[in-house]
Amino acid sequence: MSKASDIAYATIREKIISGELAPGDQLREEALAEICGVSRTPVREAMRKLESELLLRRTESQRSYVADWSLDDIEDAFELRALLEGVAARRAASRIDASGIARLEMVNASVEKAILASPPNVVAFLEANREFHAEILAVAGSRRLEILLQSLIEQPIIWRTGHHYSADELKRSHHEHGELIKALERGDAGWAETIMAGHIRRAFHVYADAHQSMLASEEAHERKRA
Amino acid sequence: MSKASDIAYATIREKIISGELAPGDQLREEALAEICGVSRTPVREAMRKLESELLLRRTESQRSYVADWSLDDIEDAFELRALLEGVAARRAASRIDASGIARLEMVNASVEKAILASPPNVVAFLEANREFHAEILAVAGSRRLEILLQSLIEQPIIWRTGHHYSADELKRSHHEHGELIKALERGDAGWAETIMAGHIRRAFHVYADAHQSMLASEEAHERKRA
DNA sequence: CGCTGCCATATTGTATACAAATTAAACGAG
DNA sequence: CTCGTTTAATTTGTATACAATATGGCAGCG
Repeated sequence: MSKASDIAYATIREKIISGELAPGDQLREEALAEICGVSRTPVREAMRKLESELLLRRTESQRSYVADWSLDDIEDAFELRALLEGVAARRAASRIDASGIARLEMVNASVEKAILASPPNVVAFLEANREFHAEILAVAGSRRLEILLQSLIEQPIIWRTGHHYSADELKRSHHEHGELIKALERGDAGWAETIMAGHIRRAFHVYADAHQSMLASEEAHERKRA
Repeated sequence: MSKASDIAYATIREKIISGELAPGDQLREEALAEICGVSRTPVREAMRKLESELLLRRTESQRSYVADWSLDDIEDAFELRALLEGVAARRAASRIDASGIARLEMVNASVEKAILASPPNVVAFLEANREFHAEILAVAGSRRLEILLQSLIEQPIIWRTGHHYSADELKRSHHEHGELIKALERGDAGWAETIMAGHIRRAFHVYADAHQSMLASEEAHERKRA
């Protein structure tokens, strides 16, 4: 992971997610190369990957810009994610063994720990949450499913707004994880799929609410300036 | 499309699909560059793309080999494709307009034409079939869905065995397309989704049967040699 | 004025040279 | 003869130079 192209990928991605590179900004290979401290070659490679994840878009003349996602785009991504993670959960139900259950319970304990801290450790929560979903995906045992989901999970804007989670919402997530473990333990594929899909959909609505209030506050800001 | 990296991509892909590059074969950048008549740079780019489509795999030491798909892998791909193309059909049902319907009917007429030729023009059928599915995907209007499906459709091994379709199976495909158009015309999303998912699943079983008999004949061959 | 075509500049695409890493081979000790 | 170590080879990764292409401005003309 210390290879130049990985550095480039991580660096650019980070700057997009953090907002340092704002939606619509043009990304020039040479400038990014300078920023990342590597040459254009690995930067190009990283950009191709980011493009495939829709974090940046290229015009017909091959120039690249930071993607600006509409709420519709984001809903789209969440819907597909709900669908595919649901499939992952379904598959996991018939494949998981005792050690898998144990790992999930351990990870979910980390989730709880992050929540119960005061103030709640949102960063740790997000990380443990990611791990939980990754574990289920691994148990599902479909390389292809993993690849498809890779471009859907860990979305930029979602992470930026991760801190909008309320204490109740965090607790609810933890609880749903627990339900999911129960479903998997019993090998109830349908139940597992339902819970997972709902879990993701709920996450979307939490995001959408935060998004709306963000837009509202932005608008207020505009009005103030006018 | 005359860019070197596109040439490299098309050339390598073609050789994998045709079987000229057999599963397990190592792919060295320099050798491929020679074959494609371009330098290593665009070849590398093409290889990254092919890797993301699982047409080739890379070892932990970054060496690349032509992927060898098991029947399970293929079933996996078909299942995901059925799921996602089902979603595409569902979305299309509420978005399609008269001109979209007209286009689909035109394309499906091409499908019929290819089938009714004697002998049936399987290549033309596959092309028209591809176009039919692409049109629905376009109408579905989800860039993300398009990207996800891109890596699932037009799979190598499927195309190689495309000629195993019987006349009846070709007719059945055409008929299902017709049903799908009806469902879309009425805006019945559930029906459209069901038909599409079944359509893809049926295609898998056609493939699986061909695959089995292929294995059987290979085995017979082995026995003969022994 | 506004449009069109050309030129200067900026940006991406490709080739190649060199560096790093991995594999395969040669060699020697036990 | 086998195992382990070192060395040479092959192969991939990165940097850079150069080529091709697109953009933006400017001049000349309507």
